[in-house]
Amino acid sequence: MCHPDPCHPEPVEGRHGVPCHPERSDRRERSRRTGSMADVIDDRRPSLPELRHTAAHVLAYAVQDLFPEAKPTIGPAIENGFYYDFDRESPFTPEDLERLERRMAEIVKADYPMTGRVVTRQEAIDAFAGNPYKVELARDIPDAEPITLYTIGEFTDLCRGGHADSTGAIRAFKLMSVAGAYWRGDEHNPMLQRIYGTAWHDRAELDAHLARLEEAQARDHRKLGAELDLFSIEEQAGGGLVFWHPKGAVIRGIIENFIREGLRERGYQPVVTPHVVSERLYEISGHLENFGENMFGPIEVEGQTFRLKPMNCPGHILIYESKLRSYRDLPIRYSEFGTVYRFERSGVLHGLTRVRGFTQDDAHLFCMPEQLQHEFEQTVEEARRLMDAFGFTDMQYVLSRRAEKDRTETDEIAEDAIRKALESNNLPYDVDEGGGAFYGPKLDINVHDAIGRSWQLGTVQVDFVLPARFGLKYRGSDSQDHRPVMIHRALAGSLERFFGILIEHYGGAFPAWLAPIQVVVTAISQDQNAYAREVTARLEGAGFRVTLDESNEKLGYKIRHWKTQKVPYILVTGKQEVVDGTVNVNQRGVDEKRNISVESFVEELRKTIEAKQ
RNA sequence: GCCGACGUAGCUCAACGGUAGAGCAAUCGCUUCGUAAGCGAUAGGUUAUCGGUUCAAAUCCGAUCGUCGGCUCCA
Repeated sequence: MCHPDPCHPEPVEGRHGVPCHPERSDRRERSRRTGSMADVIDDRRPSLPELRHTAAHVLAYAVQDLFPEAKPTIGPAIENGFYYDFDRESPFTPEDLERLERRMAEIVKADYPMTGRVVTRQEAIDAFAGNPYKVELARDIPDAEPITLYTIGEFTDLCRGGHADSTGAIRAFKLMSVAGAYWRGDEHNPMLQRIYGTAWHDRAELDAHLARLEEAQARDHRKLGAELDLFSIEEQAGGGLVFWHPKGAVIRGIIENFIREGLRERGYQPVVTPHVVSERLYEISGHLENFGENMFGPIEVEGQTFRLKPMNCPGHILIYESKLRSYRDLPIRYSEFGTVYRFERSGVLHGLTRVRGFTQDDAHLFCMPEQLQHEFEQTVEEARRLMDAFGFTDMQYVLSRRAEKDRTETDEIAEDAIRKALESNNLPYDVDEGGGAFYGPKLDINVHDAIGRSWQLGTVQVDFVLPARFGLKYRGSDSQDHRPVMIHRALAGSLERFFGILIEHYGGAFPAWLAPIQVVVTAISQDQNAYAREVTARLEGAGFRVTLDESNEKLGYKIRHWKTQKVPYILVTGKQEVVDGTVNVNQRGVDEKRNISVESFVEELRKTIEAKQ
């Protein structure tokens, strides 16, 4: 892939703002005005965004009381909660949060009604004379929009609206954390002190939310990565650089083989390109200009300047243009597990999902425009095969179109191809207007994991720009030169990121076909060790990943140890099993134990693995 | 990069100006055990690094490195 977003997408869940709905706000006001029956029904409990937005006001009220010097700025509802940014010399401490929480509880208990009124721009500016942020906001409100002030108790805020009727509606809330945040998200602006909170209709919802956070924490791939000895990031080596330990590398190998198999079946040709190439290549491709700040710095050797490869496409293009291509050769599909290095600011590095070096399951297709649809269909099909195998059954497609003003004739061709590819496979999709890359439309593939979080994995992008920059061509049936279209595609995205998501999806309990250790064999006492060794040898002979535990521990200890390692099968061999020539199967997630012959077990596990379970 | 919190044994944590300690893991014994922690012993640390304050620093101060939570939500 050639552009930054496909490889490091943010989880779709997370920090998305929830817009306020002015039309649904101020029910009490309307109710008072009209006094009709309908308003009794309308007097339902507030929506979560309304509730949370109100909680943000309550927080600001509490801050005004306890820290009068702090200037409130903005405080919207967000997914799962709300935040409010304040301008204040010193940051809020955890103790401050506790005090604020207590004050907020009083404000909630007092059940202040939320009252709003429309004011003129000048009135608003005067009302917040000491607060340049609010003044700036008041100045920026478009003329067409009403300017409104909302009051609870002794606290009035400039606000568009969209609240609960009164503060008493907030039945369950909690302040979560403090963070620095730039005014309007721009690092050139002053840094504000942000307080994050969460708010819910009742205690049970809040508790459920906190439980979800705990569940997510228990699945955190950074924690599991260490506990299960899958990978590490080494301080001595530098941030954002991943060391795959043997157990992680087993899983990576399985992922790679799976992808490789699909690529081979669909006519991709594997290629391999260098990690360090002349900077000149990235001048031609435009990466230096457009992507330079995400590239590692120049490397000088014998007067020549080299760069670490941030993307694989220029390399694949060089292979394409290494000889004359005929229309009969197209489409040409080059694939590579291409390792790329990108500079990410230290503060944004995160486990396996945001790194500085990673390997993409990358491929570039060179084709004629009329071949686009077919190639898209193939790609989407392959993506489904991949997601399915790795347990992501809930997929979502997003077609990102270029903004209307930038759209060109070729974009229409490409979009049309993407739509037809999806529609002919009966795949529903969302459209993101204006979300396309600057060089063309793209299709993003998202999945939901086991606890409902959404992640963007694959992307397929159409590119008319790079072929032009490199002057790519093929000889058509008319003996004239024509320009091919390129498709960039990565389905898993980056293997590091994919692995991280996979760890969280399975909570580290990988199905047998992926598990680094599929079977542990252990005897009850040392007397049966010889038999356990024999069983181990037979399982290894069958091609399974087996570990023999001959340690001098009680069975309960060994079971506990391997259970915490989330091994799918523990085979216990005691006196009885030696006599019968069987093994006792302790299967992860299955309460009953069974005694079966070694042959039966081999057969069973073989089938399980073949079924990719 | 910026704001904040935090870096003590492999891991989880204690000691919060006065001799660095526990549990787990590891190693070695004893135990030979039937499905999530047997018993004992041993070893393990320039308290992230560098500098400062002090009679004395893991502890206070500063810098550096690293980790973690945030930093496109717009009244």
